[in-house]
Amino acid sequence: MTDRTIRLLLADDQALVRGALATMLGLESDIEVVAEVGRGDEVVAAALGTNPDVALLDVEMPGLDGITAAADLRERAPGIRVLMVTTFGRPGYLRRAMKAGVAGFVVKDTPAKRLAAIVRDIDAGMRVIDPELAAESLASGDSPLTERETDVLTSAQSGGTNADIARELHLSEGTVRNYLSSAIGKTGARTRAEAVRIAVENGWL
Amino acid sequence: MTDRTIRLLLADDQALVRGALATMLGLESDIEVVAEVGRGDEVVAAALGTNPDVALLDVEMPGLDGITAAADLRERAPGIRVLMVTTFGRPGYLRRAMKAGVAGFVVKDTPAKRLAAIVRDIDAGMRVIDPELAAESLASGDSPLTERETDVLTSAQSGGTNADIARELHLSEGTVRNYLSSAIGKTGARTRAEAVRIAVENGWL
DNA sequence: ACATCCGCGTGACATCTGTCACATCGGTGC
DNA sequence: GCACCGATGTGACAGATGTCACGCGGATGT
Repeated sequence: MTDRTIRLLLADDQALVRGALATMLGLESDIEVVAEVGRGDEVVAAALGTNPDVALLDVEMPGLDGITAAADLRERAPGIRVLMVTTFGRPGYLRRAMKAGVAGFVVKDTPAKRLAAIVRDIDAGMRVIDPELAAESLASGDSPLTERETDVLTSAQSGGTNADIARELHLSEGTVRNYLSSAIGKTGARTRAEAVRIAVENGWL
Repeated sequence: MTDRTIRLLLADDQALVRGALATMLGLESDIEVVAEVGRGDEVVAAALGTNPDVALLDVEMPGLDGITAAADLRERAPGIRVLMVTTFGRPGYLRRAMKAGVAGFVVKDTPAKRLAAIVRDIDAGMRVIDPELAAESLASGDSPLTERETDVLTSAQSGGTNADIARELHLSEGTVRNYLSSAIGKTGARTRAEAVRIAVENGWL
């Protein structure tokens, strides 16, 4: 602990943000950015190749979302401690990230000055969870939707008709109507579009 | 141009990103970050108070969007050159930003290393436009929607019924149906939800 | 064993949505 | 002045959507 360097892996799809974070954290004498990736599906390979202590992962990434990447990391390289960073403070994200075994979860509203300290805390074995989001997550509870309801809502996001959704999921149109109806009921919405919005805002999709 | 310092104003709602950008750009010997704000409606006041040469504005901000802030800036402090930076490369954003008189427009996928050079170019009087986005913008053309159609689609985003939209905009339900129908036609969509998605993706809302 | 839940389906019904034709009124362009 | 367009409205109609009741089979829990 005295003067070991923390090896850090950075994953964020926005090159500008990734580079700026790398530069900023690289200024800290006890942090070394050993890998930078822009896609979720590059995280595991980069981690295995560079052996970081901490992985800072964005949730929204092409290829593979950060939460799934975190779960993969836990399996393939369990020693690496994961800090999730996200633009959107959605309760469901936090919940799923915790299930994936992450050590920390903060939103991008966090003051930049504090990030290095958080990385150190994570490295030291602490858990760092955004308190506001934690409260929201407790309040909103887990997703009430079944797997199929989730599938149907996800497919409904693009704005297609029941027939489109049925085709995409290989279901009958009536079944799609039933799942949508129950999803609308569970979300307290009045239309499918509202149900989709609510589910997205809660991070259930 | 020999060794003048470029005074820079930074506006981005995500504190982490804003701080990281400030740190990174502040490392450049010829750039000085003189103001940092997290809301669009704080841009003009900060600019008037700190007299920057270049303003780096995010499009998505609470209070006031970056494009409108840029237009305000043009009016109140026409000497300041504006560089828009955005997460979402939407053709309509670029188009509207150009109308607002910005000097540059880049997406957050831009390599971080290049940002300082872009800021210098902007300060030197050049225009810097993301070429890919420029092509898309030319291809997709201006919004085909009338003002009212835009209003109705915007209101439809939240997933309410025709009655909800009618109430919100003080229109009859039939009129809402007519506008939606024509918006659906113009966007080439088959449902209102699809029309909303297409309009959002093009930056028409 | 029995209840419960989920996945999947059908059929019926009321309501909502999307389209079309048509009408009025106020601008704008030529 | 006249044509055109956008904002607004009405009425009618076909098709989509949302709800409900009900069915079946499989998994899970007590």
